[in-house]
Amino acid sequence: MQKKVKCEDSNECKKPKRTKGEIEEARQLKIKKKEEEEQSRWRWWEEEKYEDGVKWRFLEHSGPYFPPEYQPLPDNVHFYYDGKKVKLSLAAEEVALFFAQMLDHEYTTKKVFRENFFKDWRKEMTDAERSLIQDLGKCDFGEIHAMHKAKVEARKNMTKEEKQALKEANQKIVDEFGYCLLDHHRERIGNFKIEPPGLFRGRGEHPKQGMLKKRIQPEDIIINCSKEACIPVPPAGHRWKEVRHDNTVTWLVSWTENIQGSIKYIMLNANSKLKGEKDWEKYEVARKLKSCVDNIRSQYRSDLKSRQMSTRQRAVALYFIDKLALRAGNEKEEGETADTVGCCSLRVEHITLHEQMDGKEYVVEFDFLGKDSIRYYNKVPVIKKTSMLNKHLSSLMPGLTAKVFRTYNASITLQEQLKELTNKSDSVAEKLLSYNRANRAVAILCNHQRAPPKTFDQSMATLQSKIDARKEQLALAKSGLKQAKKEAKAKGSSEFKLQTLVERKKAAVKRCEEQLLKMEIQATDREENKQIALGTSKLNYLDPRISVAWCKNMGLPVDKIYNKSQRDKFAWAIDMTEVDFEF
DNA sequence: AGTGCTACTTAGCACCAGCGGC
DNA sequence: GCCGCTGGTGCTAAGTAGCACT
Repeated sequence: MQKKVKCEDSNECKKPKRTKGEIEEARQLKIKKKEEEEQSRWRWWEEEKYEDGVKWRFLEHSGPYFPPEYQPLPDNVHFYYDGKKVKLSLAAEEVALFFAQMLDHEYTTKKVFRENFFKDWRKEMTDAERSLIQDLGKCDFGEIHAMHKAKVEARKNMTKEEKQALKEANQKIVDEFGYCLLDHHRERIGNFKIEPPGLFRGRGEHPKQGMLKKRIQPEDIIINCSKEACIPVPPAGHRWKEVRHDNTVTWLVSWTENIQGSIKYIMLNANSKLKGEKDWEKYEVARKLKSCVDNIRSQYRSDLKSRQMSTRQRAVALYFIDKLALRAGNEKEEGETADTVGCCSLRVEHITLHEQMDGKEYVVEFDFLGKDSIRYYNKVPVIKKTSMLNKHLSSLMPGLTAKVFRTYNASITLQEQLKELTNKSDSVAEKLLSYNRANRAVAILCNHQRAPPKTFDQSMATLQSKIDARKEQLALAKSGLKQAKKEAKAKGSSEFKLQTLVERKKAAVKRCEEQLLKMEIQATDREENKQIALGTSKLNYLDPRISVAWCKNMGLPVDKIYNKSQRDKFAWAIDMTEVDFEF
């Protein structure tokens, strides 16, 4: 059996999967599809903006997609209480399954999680069940758990055909529910599926972990669309909670979740006009800050010495927000969420002051949990109230709030770092390493962390062994070249065959060196990125025009730094940015 | 000025399709 | 042709901030 690679080289392949013509055809089709996509793309950034507050003029959609109904346990799967078989009511059984599914997770060993779960589970039980089942410790979910594991396994072992059928079914759902019509343009919806019921998993030490997240019914759903539009049809036998026609908001569907009582929304995809325009606007505000940031900085420096305590506090907060890119830190209701803080909600215990530390004077040591319970730890040498702070900021510049500083400092850092780190003469791999390093500087500033990938050590080791192998190969190639040169010299340079051999060997050495360099760069990049997440800043804080301009300057295609969905999201920037763009 | 509500952005993680290497 | 790995995607929690109301 010949290898596929060879197939493409020769036409004498015995069983070619696709002929050259077919391959070419497929390629053409791909190009055509891309062109069509480009053709049909709504170039909203070239259009006039709507009057203030108006988000759309026409909106039509199919409503939300509901998760499947609960399927009762088969007769051979049982739940046991205190060693005795118990047939649960449908409602209680469904919640039991939620817990059983998570049994491998350490969540289910936590006291808070178990207590919350048990309390909410009992609410779903019949009176008889409730009086019987009093102790979670006596519950045996073993068979249910095993059934769940078997199901997961079976799904993994599906045949190609089954997988294909599933994929097609999913595609059908996307086709029906995944798009809406907004002002004559078909737009992709971001999250058109209603969140399925289950047990709430907060982040960090969340006081509500384990509570039952209830199944959402059509009767809980508010639909938002045009008066003139076809109103989405609720599932048979059901009705919507409300249908409204509010074009000052961007959501299509909303409901209230039962854990925090907050509202959830169905909104458009990041590549839509509504999201893109807002994103663009965000970076424009941040750019404006550039022109007045010097003034603002000198003002808060002098405010540090103000006689008014509140002014001094404001100055300190602003200093942290600017210098450390801290989040604003809104007030939160105590006991409702994990105990996390931002700039204005920092408490005394989060800060230690040192007159001297690590050879530096006047060091502030920060140690607190921020958004998503991610630890912020930093030591900074230095020279409460959010709404007040934002009011002050907006008086300094229209549109200025605390979070604009994060956007501003992130974007300006990227721009400066790119300028500092990259040269036009660098290789592609080197340029990309520099780009990632610039991106990394921003991620560190913004404290965007990730858990080191589970397979990190292992995958580094494999990469290292590949590098070692390549090194050996290079040594071999080099000695081969030397040998060839020697022979060529001995036989005289007139020998044409030997000359080409030398050239060939030279090329092999060069290729080898390039590949080695590329892998070494990759290893460096990966190592430096072990605990850093680049995606968040790339997607939310870095003005894409900086990156697009940089690519143009460096002669790199944008798809080296942006994948498909990122290119979609930033289509406006890719289209409008010139080489000389300055943030 | 404080508060609650609403709307929207930002965030990390689980999962899996698809790709390259063998 | 298979298998392991990883980048991309989906999911949904957790933030920010404006506004209406008191």
